[in-house]
Amino acid sequence: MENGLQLKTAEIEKISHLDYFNIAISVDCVIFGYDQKELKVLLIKSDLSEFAGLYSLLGDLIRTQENLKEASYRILKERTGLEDVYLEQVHAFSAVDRHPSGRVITIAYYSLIDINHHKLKLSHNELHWHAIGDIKKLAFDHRLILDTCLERLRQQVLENPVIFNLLPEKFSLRQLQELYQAILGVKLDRRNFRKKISVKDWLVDIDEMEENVPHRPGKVYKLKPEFRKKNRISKSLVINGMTL
Amino acid sequence: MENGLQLKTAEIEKISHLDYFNIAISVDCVIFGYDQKELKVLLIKSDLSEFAGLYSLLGDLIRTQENLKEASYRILKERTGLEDVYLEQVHAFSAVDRHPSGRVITIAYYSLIDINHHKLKLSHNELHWHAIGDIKKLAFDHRLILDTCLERLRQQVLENPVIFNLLPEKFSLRQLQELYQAILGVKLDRRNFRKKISVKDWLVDIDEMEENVPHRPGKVYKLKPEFRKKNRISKSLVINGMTL
DNA sequence: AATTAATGTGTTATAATTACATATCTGTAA
DNA sequence: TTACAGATATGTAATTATAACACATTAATT
Repeated sequence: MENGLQLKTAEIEKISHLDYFNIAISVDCVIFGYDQKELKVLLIKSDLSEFAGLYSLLGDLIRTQENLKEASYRILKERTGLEDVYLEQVHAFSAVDRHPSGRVITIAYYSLIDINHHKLKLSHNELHWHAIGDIKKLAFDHRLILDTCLERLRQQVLENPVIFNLLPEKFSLRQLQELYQAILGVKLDRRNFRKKISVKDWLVDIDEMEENVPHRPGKVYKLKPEFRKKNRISKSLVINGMTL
Repeated sequence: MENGLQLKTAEIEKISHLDYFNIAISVDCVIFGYDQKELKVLLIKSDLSEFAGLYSLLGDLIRTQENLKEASYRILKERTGLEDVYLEQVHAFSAVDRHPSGRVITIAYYSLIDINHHKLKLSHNELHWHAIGDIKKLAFDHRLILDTCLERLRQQVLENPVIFNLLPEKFSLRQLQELYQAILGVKLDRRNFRKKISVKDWLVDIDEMEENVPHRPGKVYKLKPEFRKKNRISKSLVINGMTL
């Protein structure tokens, strides 16, 4: 919400002048995308003087008539133009001094989007994709929030077919494997990986091949519709001692 | 917090008369205990007329100078006398109409305590332990909160040695197995269970036996100190298709 | 002394995981 | 057109983990 706060200084004033209910509530969105074999996060340049030069997550204060998820969707829509994205609540961050302008408790969500499909209106904002490996310091406690969300994402992709929200509708097994590798930070054996995915029975072979790749094209697949969006799967895979 | 709210009607009034920052924040604690081979939850009789006769979780509004975990500890201490308990944040609940007296977002924590070791001051409050199987309707959205926390607890005990917070310092393998069964709602094979626990290497054999049991006494064990409180374990066990 | 009820322990069959190599196909560059 | 580079596609064997299962032993109770 931190950037939202910036834009609404009047309200912050109001908060800090109340003697009891002076805690504001925000949501912050960790928006993950995948491009160039790297997991990326959408960040905005912080406009708080305290955090000059640093990037922060997208967030805003909660409004009276909306719940947290609605607020997250609103922020995604307003700031990026995105709709219908995968969104999951992760954790509430509440350190008393986490916001320089006053007491703000924030609830973190992570979101998974297909960078290339969703056309973001990145230009007018100070929005940029950052590879997770390149991110050092962030404004507020956003580095902690990011790390927490990333940890949750890693856990999630090992249990549920949420990863497909990061890929285009049609994708090759190589793309899928590279994405798992980017998220988990490990190398996977190609034959074992394919066996596991095939056991999962998540994919339909649509009898098409990759195009415009600088090598022999592989088959492309779609996710079976019943696994679109969120889903619970009974049993997890295990790869290299990790439950996948 | 809902009962806390009750006691602070003045502040509620204040909230609802504000036009913008009129969202209150509370924590609610799902306090799990284990007794008589049953997983139990500590509940308090709701004093809201809207929920007459129903029980609710223990909660209270957040104060300006405390974070969410501190608030949870404060509530546990104030309402039950408990200190040094295992506590874990689970989820924020934010439905606009979840509280009849106004807009309140609550963050749920679950707590694990050894019922017989911690002497609760249950008497003066309307506090009672309820077996999870016996709980039907609860005040507010507390049934949803309870279910969410129980789900998280089930997930947690399959991955980390948090379950020992529910047991006395010394316990037998039978007690441990019965506790897993109570939490997970499954029957486990004794020999396989013992093998898995022994592979985990969580326990020390303190060379003592059960006493005052109406049958052949079993050995009692302690948790190795390095696994006390929270802990991450590299690999999970799997029992009956469930990762244990 | 007999009975009851729980402890303590090991093997076998099945399933899952890991490590690993070769033939094939396509695009690109000579 | 040919050779080369780089990726696809595929299966087996060794190891490890899991699930199912039975019997002798111990202590308390009658």
